[in-house]
Amino acid sequence: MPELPEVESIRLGLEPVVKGCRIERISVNVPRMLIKGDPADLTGKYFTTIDRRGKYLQIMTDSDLSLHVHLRMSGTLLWREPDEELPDFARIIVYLDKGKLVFRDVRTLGNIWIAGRNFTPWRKLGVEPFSEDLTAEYLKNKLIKRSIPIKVALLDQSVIAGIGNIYASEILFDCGINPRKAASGLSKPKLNLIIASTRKILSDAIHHNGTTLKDFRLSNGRDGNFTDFLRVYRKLDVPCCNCNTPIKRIVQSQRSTYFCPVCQK
DNA sequence: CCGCCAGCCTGAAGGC
DNA sequence: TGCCTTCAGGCTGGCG
Repeated sequence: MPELPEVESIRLGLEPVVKGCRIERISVNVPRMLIKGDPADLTGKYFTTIDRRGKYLQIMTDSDLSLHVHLRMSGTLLWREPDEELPDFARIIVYLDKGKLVFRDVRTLGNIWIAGRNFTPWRKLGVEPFSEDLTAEYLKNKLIKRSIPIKVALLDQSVIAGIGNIYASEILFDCGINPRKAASGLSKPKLNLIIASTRKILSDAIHHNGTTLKDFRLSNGRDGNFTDFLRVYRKLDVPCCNCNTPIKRIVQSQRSTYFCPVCQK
């Protein structure tokens, strides 16, 4: 579910709410979602800021320990006032002095880690989309020996961190590149187009609080609004907004890809 | 090292 | 109504 814009929208909404809250206790209702650490170690600590790296969140405390979160497919973080009831599918609840931070996750694929500030739950993440380190030169070197299509490369978190299945299709439509094009064969000008579209689509999506298809909610319970601005994702047979050609769906690496066969040659 | 694919889970939706 | 299949925003581990 949540890709970079959704995770960033959660971060922006949640940070001012949880900052300064004291952790009373943590209830882990689905034990396998906790990968590392002991929740009891966070008791008495205060939340400070929230960082994001790719699709990972790190909720910092006034100690060295942090709460690291990955929402996977159907997770979200919700805020509840002390007198408010828990939502359905509340898998992990952080009871705070001023309210509750709830990890809601229908499919229970999400994970948390309780570990030091410098702990990284990811194996390897590529550059951030908005970092100046993301250049055509960087992509060229990363993709030179890859036989995969560009759509699959955009999903590879060790290339660029944060792009998921919705935005990979939207980005390639925006820059008019066919998702089946070999990643290694793209010229630097084409790579620069991809970089520009990546930044444009992701920042627009953040501006609209992300995309809600099914499970995603902002921390205040509301839906993301970028859903209304999707141009190809889940638009099978819908006329292309540029040329009226029906949007096509193909499967790449076991995931759906949507594109316009005319605009994306 | 690279690419492929099953597996992890639950619930909604569609076909019969 | 109910049963079965398919599909879903992500990532890991094992295999060739």
